[in-house]
Amino acid sequence: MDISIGELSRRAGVKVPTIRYYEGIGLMPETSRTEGKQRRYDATHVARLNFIRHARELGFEVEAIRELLDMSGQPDTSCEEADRIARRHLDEVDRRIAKLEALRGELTRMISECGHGRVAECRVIQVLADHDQCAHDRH
Amino acid sequence: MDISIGELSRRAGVKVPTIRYYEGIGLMPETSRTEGKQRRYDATHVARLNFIRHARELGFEVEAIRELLDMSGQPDTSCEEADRIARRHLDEVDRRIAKLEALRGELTRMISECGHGRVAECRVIQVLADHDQCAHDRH
DNA sequence: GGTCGTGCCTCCAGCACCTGGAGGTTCTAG
DNA sequence: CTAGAACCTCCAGGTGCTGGAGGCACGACC
Repeated sequence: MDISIGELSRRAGVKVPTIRYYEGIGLMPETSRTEGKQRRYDATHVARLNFIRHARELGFEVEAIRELLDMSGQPDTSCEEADRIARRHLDEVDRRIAKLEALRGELTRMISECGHGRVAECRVIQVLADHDQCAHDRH
Repeated sequence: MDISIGELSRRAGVKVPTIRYYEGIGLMPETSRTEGKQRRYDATHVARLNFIRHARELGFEVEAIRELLDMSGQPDTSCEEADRIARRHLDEVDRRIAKLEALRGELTRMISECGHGRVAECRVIQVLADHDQCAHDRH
């Protein structure tokens, strides 16, 4: 195969500047070029970029993806590390969900208590303004 | 009152460089200075910064906070706009939660199916590598 | 083989929201 | 008066891209 960066972009669903950015940070390898300096890719690059895209969609950080890619290149080693990375990330996702649920609760309450009158009585504004105690208590 | 930036930082729970940053982007006003050019604040600044911090904790974007601050300065106008901003943000939070829940499902499945053997059979790596079809189907 | 249009190249600036360091000045307690 | 903490400005960096400017390459068609 002999794929241009635009074609790779289409096949993997990743924008062209993003591919170049991934090359810059070492997630994608520097690849062979045409005489006119244009990048040429093959099927292995499509697979790698798909791997990266999917990991990003799952919210893995670039550092974690780097490690996962290294691992997938060593199929005979233990996958303990991959498991650890995934669990760590799951914990992080759980934390984010918990935090957002709490926000959602507060926002919902704020909105439902808003009497739709003047700003002076607006619950939304009040909650934001009056949080001195709460915030200090929790720290 | 006659508060230094460090004292303001402690009272509002916002780091000193962040306060200066907020001044730079216009969330906090430029304030009076001592002869030696050091910033001096009063109770209204503490309240304003608390408002900002709490709004940030609730995930409001800086632009939204700017609007909310403007509103809280006009207590006799309708709070319709505040309500709208809060609802818009709630929708956004709902979207983020939904997305994270989906991720959580996929991550949990991935981890539970991992046989803890070699990378070659690792479900975590496989899921990331084999998503060509899925991804293309959805587009 | 010339030309046209699209796609590619590099470089750099910007987004959101801070964070921290360097190098220098000011405040304040003892 | 002096020591040291806290302040000042300016600027670079971090995360993960994104897009524009200005210029060259590719390939299809005539």
